[in-house]
Amino acid sequence: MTDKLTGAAGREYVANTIRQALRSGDLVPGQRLVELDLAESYGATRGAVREALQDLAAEDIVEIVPRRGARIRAVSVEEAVQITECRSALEQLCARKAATRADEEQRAELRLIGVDMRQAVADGAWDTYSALNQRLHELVIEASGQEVARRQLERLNGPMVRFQFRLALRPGRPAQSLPQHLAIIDAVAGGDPDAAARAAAAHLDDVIEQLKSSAAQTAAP
Amino acid sequence: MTDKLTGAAGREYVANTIRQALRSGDLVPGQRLVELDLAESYGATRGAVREALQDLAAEDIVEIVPRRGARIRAVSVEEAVQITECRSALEQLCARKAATRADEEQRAELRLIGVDMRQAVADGAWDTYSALNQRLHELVIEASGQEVARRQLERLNGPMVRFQFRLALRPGRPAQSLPQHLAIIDAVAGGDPDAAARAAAAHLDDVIEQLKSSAAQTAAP
DNA sequence: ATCAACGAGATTGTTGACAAGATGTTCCGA
DNA sequence: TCGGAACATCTTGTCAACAATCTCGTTGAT
Repeated sequence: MTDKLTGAAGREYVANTIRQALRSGDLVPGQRLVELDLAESYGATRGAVREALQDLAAEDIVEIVPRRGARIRAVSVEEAVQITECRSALEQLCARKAATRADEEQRAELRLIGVDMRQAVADGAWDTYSALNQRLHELVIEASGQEVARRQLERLNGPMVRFQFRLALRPGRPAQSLPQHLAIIDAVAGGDPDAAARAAAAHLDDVIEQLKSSAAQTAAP
Repeated sequence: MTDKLTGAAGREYVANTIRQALRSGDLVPGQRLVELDLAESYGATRGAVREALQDLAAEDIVEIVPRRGARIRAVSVEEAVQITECRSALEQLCARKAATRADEEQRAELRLIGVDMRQAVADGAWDTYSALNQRLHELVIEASGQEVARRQLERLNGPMVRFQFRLALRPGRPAQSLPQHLAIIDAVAGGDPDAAARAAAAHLDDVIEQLKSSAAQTAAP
């Protein structure tokens, strides 16, 4: 039997495990997170769990109400729209800077992602497409050199996993987003800052539309 | 003698007091924050202080290195520029939305702030001008209804207080920023979203210029 | 004079037990 | 049957002491 995880190590481990569980759907919004339960199932001390929950609360992933414990925070559609608007503002900034600052290696990887994305959509390889999508956004942010924006965007994504999940499942979604992603790639790799910002904005405006229509769909009886 | 502040109450009190001390210059970047010292001088328990420091670390105001304690984080000019770029992106979003969503009361207060600002600059009332400036930014964000952006902007401002301080002191600064502020007011109150975003961007681009030139000034021998 | 090893004191990290609040259950009276 | 008072249980919050680690000044050898 291994020792209990404690302090910094356990804190990070517990937080990561909960984030993971949220992505995989093992934890659903509203679910209670009892300190002792988590401590036992993850083999950590209660102290480590408490600290991990504080971290997750700072990321707006869980909600802690005094004397009543922590639960996974539910994100309303309205809030998801606002989060995506902020993402749009920050990703426009990153795309614009990336267009001028990216080095040749980064531009080459961007173009390669474009090629692979076309292929993935043609093949119906949704998992591959999703991974490429994520790498594309990462790479644009990385190439921009905007560390502050990178941290902000990471934070914004935390509570959104559930929505991204629902959206990616919609039929025909990859075919719709592919040209938008290609436009971002062309503009950034081609070194056109204004076009890059416009392409990023167009893409995220479309995500917002999807979110809103998913709200209407959910509300229907 | 009152009881020691404990838990949630003490935590918030200590965090606020440190934020305040930073604004007023009582704490300088790099300064160590020893838990027991803070506990005694603020009349709180060490536990409350620890939690407050965690909160401040989540806001990037202090830096905690394991086993070595917390210190006020220093913000480089480069990072200040990046922070301001993010502020620019988010405030453009808010200004744009505020231009269409502000109600009549809010537009009236905006116009009033414009009048008062002119007067403050004419009178050389720098404190008044600074307060109006802060209220202007608050009001635009409030009128936008963008709660997520509001929280992000709050976070971004935390580590910046020192720089704002240095900037506001530069001679002729209010006269320079006044027309920019008036342009924001006109566009938002007048209901022109694109002009509002442009005005906000122009204002923050100018702040970035000031930051960069202040770097050059500091570097000079 | 420089440097490494050492140790005392200072400071943070961790633990386990207890206090206190919230939640759920039972049981009594109307 | 319903309402609610009293009780039992679950869960989080707090504390004080202890353990682990770091800092810094001292000493002694080269």
